[in-house]
Amino acid sequence: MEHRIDRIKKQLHSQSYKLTPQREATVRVLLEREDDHLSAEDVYLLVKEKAPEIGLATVYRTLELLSELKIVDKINFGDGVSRYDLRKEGAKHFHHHLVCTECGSVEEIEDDLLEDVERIVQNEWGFQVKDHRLTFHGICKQCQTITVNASS
Amino acid sequence: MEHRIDRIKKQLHSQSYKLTPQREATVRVLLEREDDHLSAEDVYLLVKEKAPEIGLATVYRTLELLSELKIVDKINFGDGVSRYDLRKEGAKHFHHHLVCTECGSVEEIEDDLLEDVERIVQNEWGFQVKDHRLTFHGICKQCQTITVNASS
DNA sequence: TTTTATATTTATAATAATTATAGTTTAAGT
DNA sequence: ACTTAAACTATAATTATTATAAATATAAAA
Repeated sequence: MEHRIDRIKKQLHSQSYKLTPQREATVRVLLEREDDHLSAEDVYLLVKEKAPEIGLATVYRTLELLSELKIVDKINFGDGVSRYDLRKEGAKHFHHHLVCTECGSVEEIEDDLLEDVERIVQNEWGFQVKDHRLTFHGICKQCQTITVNASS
Repeated sequence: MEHRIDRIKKQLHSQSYKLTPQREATVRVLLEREDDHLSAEDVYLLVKEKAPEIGLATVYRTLELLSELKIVDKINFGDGVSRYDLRKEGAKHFHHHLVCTECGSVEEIEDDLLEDVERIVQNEWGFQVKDHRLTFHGICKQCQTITVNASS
């Protein structure tokens, strides 16, 4: 973890931003909950445990900054809140999501499934792809078995 | 257009909803601006031209209802507003979007580019896909040429 | 046609998420 | 230590969306 914090620190410094204690605490929360998809409010509450004096606005600003630097990605699953998702280190593309409409769980897919599709978009539409957002809505493995059991 | 309104009317009736004048006016706006990606506020302002007495809440409720019936899709391009996008008649899947980070334009792709990917998700992750959201961020054809010209 | 019950609407208030502001603190560079 | 700019806290303001109450419209039953 320290290693990643160090790298993020350097990324900030390279754009002449500082890694303040508040920012560091925020990053630590994101690292600790890497698989989750926290809202700004969620992050705020968790950061408060480490740094009780932090303000909500600071969390918003920090998340915004981390977004700009492509350290986190801001996503929206349609429930009215933005969620913040740490990019895997060195990941070239933003990972995909599987959102279960039954239980609300969110699974991540790291594999880049869009290489072919992006090539098509590039060639046939002349659109120069820089990034993407891909989310599938459906029923997760677990809920499928539950449904089967319940109906038997 | 009348034909499509009629079909939507039937869809509503089949779930025992009514096509009130306000709802019809809203649907007409969506049909007239089929290629746009209007926010609730946008729709409200346009509907007001046809039916000045309509309230904003009614527009929200109507759009919500149309979403449930899968007549429109609610999308979010990350700018804090939900946008509503009419499904093409008979379309099985939700179309994809190309959002230009330079000029903000939004292009639609009707082709289903995700058949293979969905198969993989289904087979390898055991996730039963019901719907998807795919948006590419990048530079549209037009902005690419402008950029080239500007820098020459 | 009148009555009745229900769905829907308007107008407005409330809520929730996010952003802006003012004054204070912190930290880096001289 | 001194100066300057960045960043912070606390709070107010804004924006998008949802909920509520009273009024209206609509379809079905009498």
